[in-house]
Amino acid sequence: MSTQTPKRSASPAPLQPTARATIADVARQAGVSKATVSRFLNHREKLLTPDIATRVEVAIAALAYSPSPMAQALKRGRSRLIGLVVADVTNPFSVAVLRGAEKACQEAGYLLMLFNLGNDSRCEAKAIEALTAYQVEGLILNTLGQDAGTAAEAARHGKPVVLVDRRHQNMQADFVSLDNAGAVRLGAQHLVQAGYRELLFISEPIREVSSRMERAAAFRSFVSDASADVAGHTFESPADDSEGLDQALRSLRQRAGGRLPGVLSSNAVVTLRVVAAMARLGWRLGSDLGLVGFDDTEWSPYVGPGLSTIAQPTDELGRIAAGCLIERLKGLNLPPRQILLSGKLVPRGSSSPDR
Amino acid sequence: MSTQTPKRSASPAPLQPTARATIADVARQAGVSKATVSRFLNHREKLLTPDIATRVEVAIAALAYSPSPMAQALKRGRSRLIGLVVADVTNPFSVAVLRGAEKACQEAGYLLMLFNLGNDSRCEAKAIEALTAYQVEGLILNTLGQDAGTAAEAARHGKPVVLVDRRHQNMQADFVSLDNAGAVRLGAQHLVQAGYRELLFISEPIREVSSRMERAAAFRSFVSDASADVAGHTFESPADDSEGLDQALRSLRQRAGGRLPGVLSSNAVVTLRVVAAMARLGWRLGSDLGLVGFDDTEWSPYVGPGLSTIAQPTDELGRIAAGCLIERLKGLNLPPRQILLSGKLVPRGSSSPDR
DNA sequence: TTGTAAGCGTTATCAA
DNA sequence: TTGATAACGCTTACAA
Repeated sequence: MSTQTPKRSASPAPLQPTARATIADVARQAGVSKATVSRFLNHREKLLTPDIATRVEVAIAALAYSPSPMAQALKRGRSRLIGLVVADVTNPFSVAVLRGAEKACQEAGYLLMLFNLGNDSRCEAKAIEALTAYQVEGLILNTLGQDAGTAAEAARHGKPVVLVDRRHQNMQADFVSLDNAGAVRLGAQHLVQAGYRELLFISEPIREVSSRMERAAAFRSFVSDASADVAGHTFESPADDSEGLDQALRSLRQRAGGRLPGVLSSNAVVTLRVVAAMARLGWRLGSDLGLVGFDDTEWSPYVGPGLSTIAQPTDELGRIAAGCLIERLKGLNLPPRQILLSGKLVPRGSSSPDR
Repeated sequence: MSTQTPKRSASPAPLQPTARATIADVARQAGVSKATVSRFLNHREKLLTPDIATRVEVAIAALAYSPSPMAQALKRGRSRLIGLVVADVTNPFSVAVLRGAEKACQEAGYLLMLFNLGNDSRCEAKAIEALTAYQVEGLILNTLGQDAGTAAEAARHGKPVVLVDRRHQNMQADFVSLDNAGAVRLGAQHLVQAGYRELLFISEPIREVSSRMERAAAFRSFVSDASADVAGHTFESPADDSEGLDQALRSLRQRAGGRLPGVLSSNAVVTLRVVAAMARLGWRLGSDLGLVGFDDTEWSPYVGPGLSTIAQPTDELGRIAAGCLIERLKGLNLPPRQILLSGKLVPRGSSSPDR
């Protein structure tokens, strides 16, 4: 009847570990050619005799057939896969982005292939490599962005890329991020208005990471624009140097003299370090030192007198990032966009001097 | 020379968006057949004339060729892909498992396809469906486990499955989890030894979730085995009912009379709820109420007087889960295993009456 | 030891 | 409108 050789018996109710039905199975069951089944699937209503259409439909239902995305990918070059590279799944920010992105992808019918760098930027190239090998149609990158060549690599493969939170030098790609400058101003302004005058911006070691650089720069420019009685410095705090942090805080308080010292911390991890230092020093948040930190977390309200934070629209960031990518996949062809979302100040006890 | 038609010109240094080199490209470049290249890749040293081998090797390097996993999957039926279904990426426990699993997979050369349920158990079947469609070789499931049929579905596809933290009824699969009974005992015992006598176990609504049931049962049996002056109840706290939680805590204290009341909370989310309630009630952790919570987090030390916790070896759990799966994929054929890891008590101020 | 050719599950281009 | 057939990039009998 057809040259296509039967491979599996078309037993109706398979009980044991059974392979998925293929398009050939469906074709046989419906008494048509594979091409017809494929047409039914892809071009639906066009070019199909009602009779044949229903026969195919029935066969598909009977065999619980669904096409193999692998085979489709091989043939069409489109895999319905999106690669997500995350600097560190442990970082709540990354997770939030992940969540938003995953949701958007799911809704658009894409599946996510995940690669976690574990903060090891040397994996960056490997990650992109592995992901593109699997024919992902595009990449969402939340990486250190240090290895300039790697993302370019992806672009060279002609795949759309969207960068989240961290820019890559010379990268032609959509970029989705918090409005760092605005957010820093929001936090610093709040500290000043609350009465803190001697400020310190504490960041993880900046190391060319774009978001860290932007925040530090914004802080400096805030200080230089502020009224004369406001002073400010910046400090980079490595993970393993609590001694250095303590020292920095002591100096801060010394510089402050009679005025109130305030800290702006660049993310939740640093915030926690500052909180730990406060405990070591025996100081109290709010009265001895004002604190506003980037990233609002579910535990922020319950640490000390409540931590004042700058909340990032993390979910939004992830969703928009995925959205940008999906638009590109649908054929949108614009020059690289830059989408900046505003942070929101959440004032709590840690920036209230009279507690 | 061969019947295989040339497709791309073998230009040495492609600059524009360029397709990956294929095995045919390599074959042509090396002047051998595709089969030879394939053999070089898969059987390495065997059956290969040194001369030819180096020619192939050079060609591969020159073209930066790496085989398409998609095509390999199609041919071999092995995709080097592992599916991970997570109940809720927002849950720190899930994230930790994710992290451990991802690492183990990476090391074993597998890539992770992620599906997040967002706590919607109705997606469970869809998730497994989508993942198996992509020929994942196995599944790691950290789901609600309510939908009995879904995992069985996977098993029917003949794919190995490992369950993390939550069992499924009637599921023949490896199971990796905290030793809930032991962990509950650890926490409850600690409360009792610290002097708390009237105990309350607070859980999210249990709803047939196996880990919640096990913890509640273990708590009850601890209480009934304990000395006569120790009493205990359990309470299920839904997300939106802070009033009910406050009431439960007031009742607890009432029951306690002159004795000290203590709470054992079933995870970090609940712990945070209890902390919030304490703030509302104006009670102090430790002195007014003892608290030990499941899940040690990076913020546990800094909430109130420090939260006493039962730390789960989350990384370990994820790694072992992935490990189990990979063993199965390598052909291990044992009856379903059950791997229980011990929790570790981390005592802090919240379970110290004299603070 | 190497090459030829078939086939994995699709889709697309032809004829019919 | 439908069907045969040739790819997609790879692996693997089977021939040579």
